[in-house]
This record gives sequence, C-alpha cells and structure tokens, in this order.
Amino acid sequence: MFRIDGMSRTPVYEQIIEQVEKLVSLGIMKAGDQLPSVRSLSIELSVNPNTIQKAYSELDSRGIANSVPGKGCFISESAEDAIKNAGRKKLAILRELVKELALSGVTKEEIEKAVEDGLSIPAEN
Amino acid sequence: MFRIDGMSRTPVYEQIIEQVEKLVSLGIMKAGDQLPSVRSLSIELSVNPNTIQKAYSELDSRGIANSVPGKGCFISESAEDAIKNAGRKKLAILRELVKELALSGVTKEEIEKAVEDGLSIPAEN
Amino acid sequence: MFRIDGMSRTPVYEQIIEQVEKLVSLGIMKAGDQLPSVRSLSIELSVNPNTIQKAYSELDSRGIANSVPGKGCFISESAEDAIKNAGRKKLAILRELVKELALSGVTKEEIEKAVEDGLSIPAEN
Amino acid sequence: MFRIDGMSRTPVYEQIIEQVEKLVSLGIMKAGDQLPSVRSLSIELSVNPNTIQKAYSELDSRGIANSVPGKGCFISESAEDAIKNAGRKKLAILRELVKELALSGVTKEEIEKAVEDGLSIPAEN
DNA sequence: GTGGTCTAGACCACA
DNA sequence: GTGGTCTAGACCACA
Repeated sequence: MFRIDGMSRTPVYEQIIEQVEKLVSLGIMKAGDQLPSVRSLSIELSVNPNTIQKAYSELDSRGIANSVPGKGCFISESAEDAIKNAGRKKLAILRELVKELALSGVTKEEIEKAVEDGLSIPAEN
Repeated sequence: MFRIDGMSRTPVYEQIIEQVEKLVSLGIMKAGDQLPSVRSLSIELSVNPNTIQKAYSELDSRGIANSVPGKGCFISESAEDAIKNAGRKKLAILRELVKELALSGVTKEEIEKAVEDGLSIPAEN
Repeated sequence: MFRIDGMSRTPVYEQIIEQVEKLVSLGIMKAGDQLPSVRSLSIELSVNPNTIQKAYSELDSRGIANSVPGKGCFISESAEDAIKNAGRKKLAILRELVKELALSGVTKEEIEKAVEDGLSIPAEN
Repeated sequence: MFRIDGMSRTPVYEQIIEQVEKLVSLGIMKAGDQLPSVRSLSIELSVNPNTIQKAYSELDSRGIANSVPGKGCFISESAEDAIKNAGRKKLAILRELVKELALSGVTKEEIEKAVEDGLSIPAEN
C-alpha cells in the first residue's frame, strides 16, 4: 500500500504523508479508515517506528488524520477539505514557478502545454 | 544589486544564483560582465565568503558564469541558453505540481487562473 | 445510557466516569442505584471489559461508587459530595486556564463572555 | 531562561513551547529574536537534542518561530498573533470547563471568583 | 555551528 | 496491540 524511495531527496516521513494524501484524494481511503499501525508499517517499509510516528503526527496536526493513543490512526472527517485547502495554498507556488519560467525565456506556449499535460492525466500514479 | 532574505528557506547560495539568473534574463547583465568579487559581495551581504564561493562555482558548473581564478567571475556566452534550458527542465516540475494540485481537489479554473497570473506579471520582483 | 466517542482524545474509561458523574449531578442516578454490569456494559459499548473495570474502580476510589465484588457497582451515599469536591479542586485549573488565556492576549471581555456562556447553558449535553 | 519540570505530566517539548509562548506574550522575546540553538539548549536543560528539535519544529509549524537550517530558530513576525489565535481557540475549552463545574454543583459565585482571580494576576509566573 | 532526518531501542498509558 | 515521549547517537546540507 505504501512505497518508499530511499534515493529520493524528500524525507521518508514526507513521502508517507504524500501517499496518504493521495489515497484520500483518490477516494481509496475515506474518513474513519484506519491506517496501518506505527509498528506494522515500520516493519513493512523497513523504516524506524519514529519515522512513521512523525508522519502520523504530522497528518494529525494537518487535520488529515486523528491519532488516537491505544486505538490507532484514522482518516479524519475533514481530511479531504484539509488536503484541498493545502492545495490552494500551493497555488502561490505555482504562480511563482510560472513567473520564473516565463522570465527565464521559456515560451508561453511551452508553459501552457505543460499545464495542460498536468491537467489531462489526472490519476496516473 | 543583490538582496538576501535571511528568513527564507531557500539557501543563501541559491538565492544568489537565482538573482544572477534573473539579472541575465532581464538583460541587465550580459555575457562578459563581471560579477562582484567573492570578498566584496560577502561583505556587502554580510554573508560567509564560502557561501558566495559556492554560488559562483555552481553558476560555473551550470554554464551561466565562468570563474577565472585570480581574475574574477564572468557571465558566460552561453548564459542565456543555459538558463532557458534549465527552465525547460523545470517544465516537468510544473507538470507534476499541476497534477498534484488537480489531484488534491483544486479546480482546473483555479489552476489556470494562477498560471495566467504568473504569465501576466512578467517582471515584477 | 452511555455513549463512547472512539475518536476522542479522552480515554474511554474517563469518558465513562464523566458520564456517571453527569448522571449523578443531574439527579438521574442516585445513591444506591446500580450501574450496569461490567460485562453487559462492555458489550453494549463494544469496549474491552478491562476498560469498564478500570472506570468502575476509579469511581470507587473517588468515592462516587462502591464496587461490591460478586454483587455489582452502586452509586455511593457520598457521590454528590465527592463530585462537588472534585469540582472545587478543578477551580484551580479554571484559574490557571484564565490566567493563561489572559497572558496570551485574549481580552477580559472574551473570557468573561465564554464563562457566561458556560454558566447559562447548564444542561445541554 | 528555560526551566524543565521533570516530574510534570506535560511533555518536556510542550513545556519548552509554553515557555517560549510566555516569553513572547510578556514581550521578553520579540519577532526576530533568536532562540538558543538546539544543542546548547539541550545541554543547558540536560535534555536530548531531539526533544528540543521537536519543540522548535512545533513552534515553527504553529507560526510562532521560523526554524532556518544552518542559521538558527527565530521568533516569527506572526508570533503574537499566532499565540493569541491559539488562545481564542481555547475559549471553547474554558466554556466546557465552566459548564462541567456548574453541573457538578460548584456555585456560580465560586466560579466567578476563580475567573476574577485568574484575571487579576496577569503576570506572576 | 545550526537545524533536519533517521536508526535503535526503551518505557508509558491506554485498549 | 497502539500511539506518544524520550535518550543516545549518527549523518546531512548549509553557514
């Protein structure tokens, strides 16, 4: 269910967060669903339990999951909203990136093509 | 000529690189122009000389400048091309970002609006 | 008669204690009344019997109930007093909370409004 | 500058967060001020660096400080606002606590007295 | 020196 | 079993 790229620059705990967000966005995980336990996932991914813990507590503080001591970690009711709102905040990054590309000499057409590509493949990985 | 945001998450050396690229893209600096000396810039920006050094050698390895030991660091002939090519490589990042936003539930309209905004304000900061 | 919020951060056994206290405070349960048996309540709430046991023995040591082995758990004569005294001890928590809020910049008016609200809706949940 | 109560139930990292908030609320620390480094504070308090790290990264994600890798951790511009807003969210807790006390039989007068006490000693510990 | 990530492993309260 | 906290200590990128 989860896959870690040890070569990647993005921290392991961040990779886990992103994958949970993806599963929720795709509707594969829904509010109330339980995530694998810290220990079981740490074994499955050959990763230290602390790293999973960090991912889960981040998901909790982002409003995507509820970590309930003694019971488990569950997708929260507000998960979809929290993810969408986080996405909205990233629109500013998108704007800056476009501006930077335009400035560096990349043409408007190349940029719009890339955006279209991104929009047209909505659920491929 | 250069400004460093000490609070920013982007490394200081990266901020310097970005600003050199911007100056070239805007045509303010051209092939053959000399960058400030490592020492003078380090003093001007209150930054460790090693950090400037790192920025300049990165600019060198990216084909944007030529560091000539004992003489200085100069904008290279290939600077504009190198910057544009780097920009093209960033199109992939743009594509991924758009895909990620779309997946997280941000609407197509919001995304296209942000792209337009980025394109319409070509040289504001 | 009892409801458990599995998503809540307050431990299940604590939730049970609070609900017993509320029933006594509201006069719904009185001295001598018998609480549901450990087994039956554990089944009703889909909760581990150990958890109910823990709640009941806590109620016992707080002087709110008497656990009689082999017979059951009964609201004690001193229940109302015990609850009121526990409440008085919580006045210190209230004082600290108010102090903390005031210190954090919340205005006196906002605090007094919240207190009034709490006082005016005496028995809504 | 910081003091840890090893006997307390509140986690060490939380104690540190609270103390930073208090220092900001009291105007002792201001936007831009640098917190002690992770290592130095860990030595001063005889606490593991990871624990300080956790406190600082929490302060960061709460908008109270900016952790800048390689430079240090600084009180953010938005610190006071962030603290005040967090306080406002705690008003709901206050309301519930008052309701619970009133229900348990504590008189209105006792409650109001405690609130006044909390308000009248604005900066004692 | 400074923060950030991670492993290894312990201990706690709660279910 | 389940999450939460913490120590001890390593290694990384950046300043």
